[in-house]
Amino acid sequence: MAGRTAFDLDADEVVDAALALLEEEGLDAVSMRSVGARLGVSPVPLYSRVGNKDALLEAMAARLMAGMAPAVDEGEPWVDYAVRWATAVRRRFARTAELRLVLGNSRAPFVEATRPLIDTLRRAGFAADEAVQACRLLLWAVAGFATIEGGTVRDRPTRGRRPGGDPSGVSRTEADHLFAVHVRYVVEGIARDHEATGVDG
Amino acid sequence: MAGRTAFDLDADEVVDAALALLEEEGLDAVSMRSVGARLGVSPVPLYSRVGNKDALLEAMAARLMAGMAPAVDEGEPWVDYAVRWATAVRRRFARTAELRLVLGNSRAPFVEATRPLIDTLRRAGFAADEAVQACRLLLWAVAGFATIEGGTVRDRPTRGRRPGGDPSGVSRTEADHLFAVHVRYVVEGIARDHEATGVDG
DNA sequence: ACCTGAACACCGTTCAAGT
DNA sequence: ACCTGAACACCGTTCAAGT
Repeated sequence: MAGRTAFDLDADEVVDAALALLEEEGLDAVSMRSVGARLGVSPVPLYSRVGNKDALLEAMAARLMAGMAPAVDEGEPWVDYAVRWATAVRRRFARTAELRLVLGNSRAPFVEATRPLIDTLRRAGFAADEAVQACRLLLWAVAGFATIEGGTVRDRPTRGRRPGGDPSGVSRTEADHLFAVHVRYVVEGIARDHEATGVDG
Repeated sequence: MAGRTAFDLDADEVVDAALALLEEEGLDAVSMRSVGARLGVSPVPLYSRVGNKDALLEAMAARLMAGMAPAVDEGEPWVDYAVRWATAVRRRFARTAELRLVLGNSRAPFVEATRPLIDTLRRAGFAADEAVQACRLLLWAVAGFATIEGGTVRDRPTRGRRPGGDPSGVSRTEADHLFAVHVRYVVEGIARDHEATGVDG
């Protein structure tokens, strides 16, 4: 088991190492060299496993976002599930403060997370395109919020930014409140538009 | 006038050069070396003018966002102004596709843009904290939207991303529609909450 | 075949040396 | 005083050389 070399090594292990580095030392510490070093390998073999650095970042994002959507309760009203879904997505973002940087690369992981919400809306009587639009709205709202939030509540020093010096920064509880209101507005809007169109059935 | 050296050179000129580089070649082309070179100067003098690269990015963001808020019409209902304001903020973002990266650094420019909206809400009878919350909601909603939008509608190749290959990507007109609905939901939500509290007067 | 070390063309930042 | 060139400690990526 100590006989591990670069010859066995798959993409998952590379992503594991990169995520460990992200968690322990932040995104700046994730480089092809540092990931290789953590695996006891030169940077070169990583290219055959994950492509290049952009692709590695995408794979990290995909792993962090996998299974993001909460399970659907059977008789749960769609409004409740939508709020739970939005909250879960936001929380997954919050877990990794610097994810907003990872995020720049692909939104594919979000699409996967979207399916259970779409299904729930369809079961609630939304037309296909109506459900897609509602889901997109909520996804963009939450992802956007989380992205901004990630920038506002920064915990890594970045040299010379004194805490509380940014007047647009909000506290954790203010952000929580802002998020709750925001999601409520969007969900209520979706509900009202839905009622206005689907009076039959 | 050809006798320009590094000895006269102020922060504004540095920011000018950096923005020109941003517009012409993208954010990756903006480095302390490249900005210096465009000014015919070594990278060293830039440090006494703008601090460091983070500070330069902040200054660029501030310049791009300056005067972002549209002028207030006298008798205009606050709802109309709020929508105009949101639209203007979004447009300012869209102008610089990679601004979302510049954005990571400071939200101070947004705070400045916020004032006319706050004033309009106050004149419409919003309490101080109510106006601040409404404004924050709209700001976060729009900034978040624009950030995601900037990542989705990418025009720079980034090696190996085929156009239309990202299923979460939406077309320009879809994004426009999404934005309009999103802003409407938030503004309507603000209006309803306001009516619910401020029945007197 | 698939690794490693060295190399290329870059970074941000600092420092000794010049004028 | 304030510049420049060189340096330091990094990048992502590629390539010749080794096994």
